[in-house]
Amino acid sequence: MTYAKVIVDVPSKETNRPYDYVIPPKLSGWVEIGSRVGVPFGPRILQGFVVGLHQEAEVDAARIKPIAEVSDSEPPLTPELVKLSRWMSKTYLCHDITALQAMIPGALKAKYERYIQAAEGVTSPQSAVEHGVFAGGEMTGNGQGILFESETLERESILRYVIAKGPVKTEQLLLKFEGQATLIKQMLLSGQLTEAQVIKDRLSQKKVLTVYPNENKNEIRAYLDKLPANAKRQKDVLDYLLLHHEPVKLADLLAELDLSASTVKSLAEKGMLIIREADEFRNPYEGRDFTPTLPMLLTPQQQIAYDAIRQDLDDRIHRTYLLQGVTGSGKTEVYLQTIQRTLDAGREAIVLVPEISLTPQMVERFKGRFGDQVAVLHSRLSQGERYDEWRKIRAGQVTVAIGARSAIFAPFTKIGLIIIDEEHESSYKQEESPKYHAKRVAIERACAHDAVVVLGSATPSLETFYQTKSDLHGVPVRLSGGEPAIRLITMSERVAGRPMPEVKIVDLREELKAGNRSMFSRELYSAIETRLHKKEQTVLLLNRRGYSTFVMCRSCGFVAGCPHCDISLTYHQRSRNLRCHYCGYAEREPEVCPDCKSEHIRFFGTGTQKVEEELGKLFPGIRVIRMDVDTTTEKGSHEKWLTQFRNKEADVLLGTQMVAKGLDFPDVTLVGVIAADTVLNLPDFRAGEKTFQLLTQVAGRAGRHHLPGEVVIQSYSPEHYSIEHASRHDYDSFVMQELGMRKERGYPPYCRLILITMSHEHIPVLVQIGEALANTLRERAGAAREGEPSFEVMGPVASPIPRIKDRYRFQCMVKYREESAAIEAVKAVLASFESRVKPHKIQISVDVDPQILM
DNA sequence: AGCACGCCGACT
DNA sequence: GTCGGCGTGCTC
Repeated sequence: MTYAKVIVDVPSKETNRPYDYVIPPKLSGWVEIGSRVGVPFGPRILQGFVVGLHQEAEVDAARIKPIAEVSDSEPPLTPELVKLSRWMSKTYLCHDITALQAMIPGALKAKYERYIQAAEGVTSPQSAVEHGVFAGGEMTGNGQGILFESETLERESILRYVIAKGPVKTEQLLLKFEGQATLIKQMLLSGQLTEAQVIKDRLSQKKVLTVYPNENKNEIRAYLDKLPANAKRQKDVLDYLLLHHEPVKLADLLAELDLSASTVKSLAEKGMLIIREADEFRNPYEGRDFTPTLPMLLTPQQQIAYDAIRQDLDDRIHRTYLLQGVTGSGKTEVYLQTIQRTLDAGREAIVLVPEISLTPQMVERFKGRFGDQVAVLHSRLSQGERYDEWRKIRAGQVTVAIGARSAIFAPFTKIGLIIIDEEHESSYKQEESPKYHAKRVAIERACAHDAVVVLGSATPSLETFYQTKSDLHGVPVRLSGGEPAIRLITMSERVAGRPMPEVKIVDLREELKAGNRSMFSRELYSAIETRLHKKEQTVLLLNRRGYSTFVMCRSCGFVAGCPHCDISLTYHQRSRNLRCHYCGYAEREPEVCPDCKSEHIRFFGTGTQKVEEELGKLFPGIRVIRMDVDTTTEKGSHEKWLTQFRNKEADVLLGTQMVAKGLDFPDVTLVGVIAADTVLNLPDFRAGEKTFQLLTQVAGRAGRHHLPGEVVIQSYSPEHYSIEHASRHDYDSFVMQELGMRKERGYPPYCRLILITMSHEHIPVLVQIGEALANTLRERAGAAREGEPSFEVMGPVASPIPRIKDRYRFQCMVKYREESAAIEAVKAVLASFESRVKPHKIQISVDVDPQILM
């Protein structure tokens, strides 16, 4: 007998283990490691993943139930990914099911639906009596005649409804007969009604009604000519079809022309069009031509990088590289050619890019080189589109996957190369469970495939840079010795020897002293003016973080805050209301200060809108494209704005972080940073690093082509080392200084962190549990190794955001070194606290290697 | 996470 | 005397 070990879709501690199931004969051959299955679990059927096949079961054979169904013809996960999920749940302390589900597209996440229908043979209330199942009222011993009567009526009406409607979703039935839940339960118990449960994929293979115009345009024209003058609606439709002459969704057509379906139907009868169900249109890049690009001749530095990586690819050994290349040094071409080498050897490649820089330009370059060998995965795709791209990978129809963080789980089986571009980006860390870092996952996967990992960046994260050394500031990087974990390849020259742009730092304090209260310094003002004259373009960066649009009263200093979270509300111009980013609370924009009734309440935080306004005042007629969350939520809007800017339909591209990454416009010769220190003031030990990275990235947008570039950085703290080093494009000096600071203060990369956050409605409960938890951890730390503790525990302290959704938040920080048993200790201690935590409904979340310390 | 089983207060 | 409150405990 073969048994399957199944992880079921219940993310809780008690069920976080495999359950044994029998594989029934009819499913033999369909159940593999990685299969998605439906299994009976207690009273219901749940989705689960097969993580093992065994000849023997661990429990009494009598208790073991059979697998009910197999969801896919081919398992969505490979054995390698199943194994990886175990590693993830151990490394990041999450449930196995959470790790498994992170690896499949959202479309495959289970949706459970329950349906109620009348018992078999029951076709009317009378027949229910005949079937002898209508005795419930008397059986309960309810002697009250009147109540019995009304209950009978209710039963009849429910039964009639269910019989008429066929299977009804349980929740719908309960909604329809509100307050009759008990009765319905009784009817289920007595057998008049039966309930069935099904597992559905979140994605319904959606068929949509689609209008196909008559192929022959002339027939349409002929009909149009004969149309009576009062048939305006029909005329609208036909005009539309003549103009577009391609299939269109019926719903879209109706909305577009504001008409009812009957008009279209009558045209269908006349043979002018056909309405039928079609698979929803789902190739996001369908019909787009990608200009094929040929490999370019490599510069000497590119060649060195290529040769090193190629050697390991050919030898099929796992290694991790840090490809540190200044902006414009041509990292992408190295990626492309090493990928080519990988494909030539019959292996596959994964390319990760930050979501924000997964621009059409980027996709074009890969599609241009590798054509339909490329699958693209990013959040702008609909769930269905993403599922389709994912299926191409699983089916082996493509060999290159390019995408954001989760693309690291691309279900390839012969991975040769994994590239992580802009490896320093914090978006590679998932902030929800499983709180994995794509970089670590990449290295783990690469080990399993003997694949090469290439981390690319102009401004590598300190953690990565640190690992390219054997020791730094007198501290050995690896306690176990040996060569550095990551090999460093540097590309210090820009392609074609273009110089780095000149960077000027403007001290905004001096501007204020000189009487300039505008947000543009004189320097930046005249630089923009010059560009307008020369018809060159400008990119302006406004760092939104720390600059967000809160509301403050200038009379009394009142700041509008969320009543449920300790955070200020953000002003949204579009809806003219104030919203909380953490809990979604919204209120109307105040006209007077709620506190002192003053009218001097205003929206602070010069958002991009404010900058745009001021630009318009300073330079009448200036054409500005503004890119921020407000203007880029719509699908494809991102692309639209960039195309407009490329076509020189605007003089200035103004935006948040998203304008800093990866864009490449030939006529941009000026980059301005409105305020460089907004990030610096955040309570985050990485603030300096983030600032340096952002400034370096955005400076790299200027002068990438024949025209020389100029960068103006405005700041209130221009002497800060991260700003100074950035202005000189001097990563090495920055990194050494920053590392010195980290070592002194005991921060990564000299240690690693685990952030434990506890939340509860009442502070005293939190203080108590927090202290107890920290102390228990400290005891274990001391006990683990004699002399020096194996890890340190800080806190508990209130979290930087002390309250979210009416729950207070406290946190502890664990500092440890690679080889310590800190994670196991945290896991064990949390398990031992379970009995103290659960009854009080205290929530505890663990973040291993946190990127944000909130 | 559900859902059932199981022991104490407002009703007929 | 019952209905039903939600406190433990289990799910192959």
